[in-house]
Amino acid sequence: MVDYKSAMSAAEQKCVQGGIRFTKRRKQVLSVLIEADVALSAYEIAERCNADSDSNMPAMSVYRILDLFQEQNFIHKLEIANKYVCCSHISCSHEHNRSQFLICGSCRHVEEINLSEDAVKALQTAASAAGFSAISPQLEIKGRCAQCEQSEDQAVTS
Amino acid sequence: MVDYKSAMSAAEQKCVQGGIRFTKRRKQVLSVLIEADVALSAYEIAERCNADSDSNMPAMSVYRILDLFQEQNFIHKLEIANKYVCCSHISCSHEHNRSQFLICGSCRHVEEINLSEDAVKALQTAASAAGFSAISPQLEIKGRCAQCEQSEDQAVTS
DNA sequence: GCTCCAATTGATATATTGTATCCGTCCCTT
DNA sequence: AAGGGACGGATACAATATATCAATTGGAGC
Repeated sequence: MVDYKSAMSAAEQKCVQGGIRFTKRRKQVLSVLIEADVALSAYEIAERCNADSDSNMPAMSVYRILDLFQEQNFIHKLEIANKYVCCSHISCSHEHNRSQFLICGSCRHVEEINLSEDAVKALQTAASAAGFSAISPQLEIKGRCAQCEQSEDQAVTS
Repeated sequence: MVDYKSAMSAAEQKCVQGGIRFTKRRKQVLSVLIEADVALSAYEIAERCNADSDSNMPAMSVYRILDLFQEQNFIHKLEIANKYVCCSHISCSHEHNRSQFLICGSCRHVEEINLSEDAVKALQTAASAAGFSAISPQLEIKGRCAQCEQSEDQAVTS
């Protein structure tokens, strides 16, 4: 979970520093992503923006803003799920160039984790051996969260 | 690369064993995937089927057949790219329950690799620590292939 | 304060990927 | 040869994403 106030102010500050405006639209989108506890699709973000008020956020705007936020490292796109999450380090002042996600294949719950250096090195070594010079700083791993595992156990044994 | 003849005959055999027909449509789709050296989208598969002859392969059929092929472990869906590739072990008689892919973010070239047991264990350990009981047997890693790295170097230095 | 310019947003159209459904046909089994 | 299930045809539509051009807004400099 990301602290709302510190995340919003950090984002605002980074926008100012980058010569980018932190507009009403952009605040709306970031708010929704911070307050959501799960990854959201672009259209879900638009819906939530529009549920809150009489605003009319078109999906097109959401996509534009998401692109911007990705460039600014405010959010991550989970390509396996076609969904977007707030970066858990958005409030940090230092740079984060690596991020890894666990995505539950059942409930789509997302956990941002930190792999050990050794694990990342092992992946990089395997990639090099296959002729890939570099792996993406963002890694997505599909799995099954404990809660879904439990419900499935119950379903099977019932 | 997968050998065409052995892959097709292996697929046919496995279909027969599973009580499934290896129909003309299914042969077409598998042929296209074997002969392609890259991962293809469902619509690209349909196009290629239709380019070859006067056949009319609807996308709907492609999706149905791709679903079946995934169940039979003939192919893999790359969720990062929304594309499909022939399993490099389709002709093997033994079981393969793990597969890992390197996907070039630029040219979409795909390599199916084998991570070391240790690397997989490290990922599983990290996942367990984050409350995920299991990770998917299929892992997708985005990166940059040597060729694209080279072209980019040239572009930068020119 | 006013003007101009660039950034931002609005509006609309369209591409791409994927699913749902219902019906007809074909093939195997009996 | 008849019955039934597997398979494919056809159509509609949902979900995700991009392209494009016009309108607006919000500052920087005057």
